[in-house]
Amino acid sequence: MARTIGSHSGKTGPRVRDAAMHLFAQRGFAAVSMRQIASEVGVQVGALYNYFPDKQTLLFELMRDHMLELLSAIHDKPETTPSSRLEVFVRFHITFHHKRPDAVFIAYMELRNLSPQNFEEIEALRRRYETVLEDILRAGLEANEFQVADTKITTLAIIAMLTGVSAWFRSKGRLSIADIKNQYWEMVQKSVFPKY
Amino acid sequence: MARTIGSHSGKTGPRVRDAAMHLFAQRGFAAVSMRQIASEVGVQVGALYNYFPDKQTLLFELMRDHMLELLSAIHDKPETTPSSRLEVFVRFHITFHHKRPDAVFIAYMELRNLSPQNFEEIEALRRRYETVLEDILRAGLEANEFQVADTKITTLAIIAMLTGVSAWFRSKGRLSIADIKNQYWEMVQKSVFPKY
DNA sequence: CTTGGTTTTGAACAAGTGTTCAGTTAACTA
DNA sequence: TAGTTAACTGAACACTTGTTCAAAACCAAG
Repeated sequence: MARTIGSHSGKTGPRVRDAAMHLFAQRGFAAVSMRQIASEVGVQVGALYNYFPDKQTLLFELMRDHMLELLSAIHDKPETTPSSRLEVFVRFHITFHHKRPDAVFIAYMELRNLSPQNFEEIEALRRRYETVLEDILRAGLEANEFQVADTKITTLAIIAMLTGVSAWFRSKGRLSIADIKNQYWEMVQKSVFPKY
Repeated sequence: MARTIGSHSGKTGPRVRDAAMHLFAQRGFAAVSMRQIASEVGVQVGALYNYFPDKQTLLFELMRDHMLELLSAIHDKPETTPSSRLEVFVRFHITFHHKRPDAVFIAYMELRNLSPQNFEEIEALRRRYETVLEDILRAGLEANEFQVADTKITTLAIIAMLTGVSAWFRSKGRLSIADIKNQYWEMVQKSVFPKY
């Protein structure tokens, strides 16, 4: 037996994914050609097809892996108070997304470039993530800790607000990521807590 | 003198813009070809170039016109209370964006497909809009009506939250646009008001 | 009905697209 | 070192891309 399947030096695959992630985030899926990705990696176009069957699948895998990482990284603890669960969620979301600006951008911008099947799969993962937050809000509502008119809408509003951070936050700016987390947590907290 | 300049039937131009707006919003600027736009209008590709010099300019004009409409539609009244100014802003933003889902989508998604010059111009318009909200927040802060840690961040957080509505709201859904406005206003209100 | 302009066609341009594959190179095992 | 196979090249495929332009079609005023 010579080389075993998968004994592949294991370098090109990840480098292709990294390059694609970067380029897709920067210029958009449709605006990036396979040749541009190949040239970024330092390889010919044909070589890319050793790592995925087509461009569509490459995009899909990047998005799916990101969503799976996100879902496996969030650890909600239903035994703690809704308020502390919410705080953990808010801080986690900002931290996680801040570390992966490219993946976040792609996950939110390139949905329409997915084939219908792939779209469904990504959407399902996203709904699972939203459910984590909605469960917290529902628990807080039942415990009379929160006051929200509609948990579904509040879920979407909070996630939109938090995800918006990566649209403008740059580490070199006036505020640290810790400042951001504190301020967003305060806003979220006030927006779901009872008025009086 | 025969036909005077601009006496042009005046139909094709707007129809081209409408078709482009729709297609760009649906599939993305880079994924839409000039031929697809032309075919939507029922005309040959070459004819499009009577209405703009190139594809880039078409995108830019769509975005610029949208931003100018937005800016001319918002009427902040600095003589009223910060709280009522904020409420007007929130309700206005949701209404305006709800009526133009395609333009909103393009304005937020296609920034990276603008040439550097065009990008700067659109960004400047966007900053002008953000300033309207930030001025309100600052006024509320000075009047001790609001309690926010940082007006800049709060501005961005609120706009992200509000703009997020058009990402999921469909008129056929469970809630009316009026419900949405009420709920978002309540959330925004609570998030900027003093705790006690 | 002619005249003079605007608007549109239809074809062409060079460059770029995603994808395939026979053939070469290189790395590992025995 | 030899044998085996994974990894990569380089060229080709059939199409699509944005843009240009001479010629035709069209329209309205004189």
